[in-house]
Amino acid sequence: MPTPDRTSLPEIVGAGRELLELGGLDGLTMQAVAARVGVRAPSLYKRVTGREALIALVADATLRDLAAVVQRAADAAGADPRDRLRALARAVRAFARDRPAAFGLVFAPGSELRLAPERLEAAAAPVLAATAELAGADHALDAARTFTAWANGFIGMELAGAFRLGGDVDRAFEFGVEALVGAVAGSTVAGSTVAGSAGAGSAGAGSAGI
Amino acid sequence: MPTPDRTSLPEIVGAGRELLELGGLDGLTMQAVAARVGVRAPSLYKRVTGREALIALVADATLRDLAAVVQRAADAAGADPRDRLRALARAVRAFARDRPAAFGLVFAPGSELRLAPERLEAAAAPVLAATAELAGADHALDAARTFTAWANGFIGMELAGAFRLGGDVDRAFEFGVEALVGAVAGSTVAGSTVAGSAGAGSAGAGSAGI
DNA sequence: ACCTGAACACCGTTCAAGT
DNA sequence: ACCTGAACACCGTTCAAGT
Repeated sequence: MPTPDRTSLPEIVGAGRELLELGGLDGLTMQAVAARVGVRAPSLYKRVTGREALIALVADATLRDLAAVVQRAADAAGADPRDRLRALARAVRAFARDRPAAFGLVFAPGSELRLAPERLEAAAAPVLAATAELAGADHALDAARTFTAWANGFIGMELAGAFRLGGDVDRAFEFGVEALVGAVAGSTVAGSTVAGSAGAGSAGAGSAGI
Repeated sequence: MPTPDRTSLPEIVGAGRELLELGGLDGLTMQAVAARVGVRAPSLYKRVTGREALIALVADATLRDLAAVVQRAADAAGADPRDRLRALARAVRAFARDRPAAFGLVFAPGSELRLAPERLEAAAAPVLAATAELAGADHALDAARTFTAWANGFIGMELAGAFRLGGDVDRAFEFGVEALVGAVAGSTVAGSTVAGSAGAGSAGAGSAGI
């Protein structure tokens, strides 16, 4: 009769997520994960290819949560696409504040993570739906990229403590929300008339995207 | 008669910058730096406190270069603040493409870097000057933060290969530039009338900021 | 004064040996 | 089948010893 397994993949990923928030990526060591799940480091390799794969699983779980949060926020915001965009931006910001290290991992500029395309699409879908309504199908993708770039950029800078010139950061965020909502709604955009071609995609590695 | 020094701090920082672009932060090891400057790893500690300090020096040098690039782009763009913003965004994007790893380091969401305030101000000054003209003193800081967040976010996502839904990324960039220039110019911003107070600043650690 | 080899405390990862 | 200790190849960093 075989003894019951002493740990599991979900437990390992969970330990990784906790350690990530506690001590950053440096704190996410195989030994620390192993200790947290009550096992020795070599045993982890029964369920995970290695540290990089574990980090990818942590990122995937984070992105899955983010997609759910974002979907819920959009649903709760009602029919007005402007309100949905505002709600999306605020929901992502709250998510990032709640799990800063995980957010930083998923949206890190240099990471070589291969996030699952279906997760990316799930996270991006609500923004795209809103911008399609506001900017029209031709500009939906450009508008979604503009809005997402601003939101991710703002939140990333805020997490990094990059707003150091004083002023009210909450006010700057709301200013940005309104500026982007207005801009994406097209009233000030000197829109080109190029059709929004959805090509093959460059399929590069990278962080959460659209 | 003492023998001449076999290396120097600038040489070490230069080696660090090269290694960063060649192999990312993981490739920036003390041993690799030492080998590149023709010395053994322990000797580096004569000129640098440790690896983290070296990384901070690399980031500082990068930010210094970026500030110079940005200043030059603004100067060359002429008197129209809209043109200056367009030129700034494109200059930062070109800089990031030229040195992606260094850009990622300086603008990483989670980094614990303590960039020098004077470098940050130098890098931010041209944007602030342009937004002050476009949005007025009351909204200059909010507008600069909005524009910078979008630019950093877009470039970071592009570097990470995060635009995977097809379409033309260059077109998305230009769409974003025009959207932000228009938004920052205030035509669509439902501006609050709160005065732009430049308070003490939260003085947190973090990446390049404004 | 600068440089070095040796050493220490960590990593990630592999693997033969245990149960 | 899962787990482990021991080992290996790396790290960053310290320090006594060399010149």
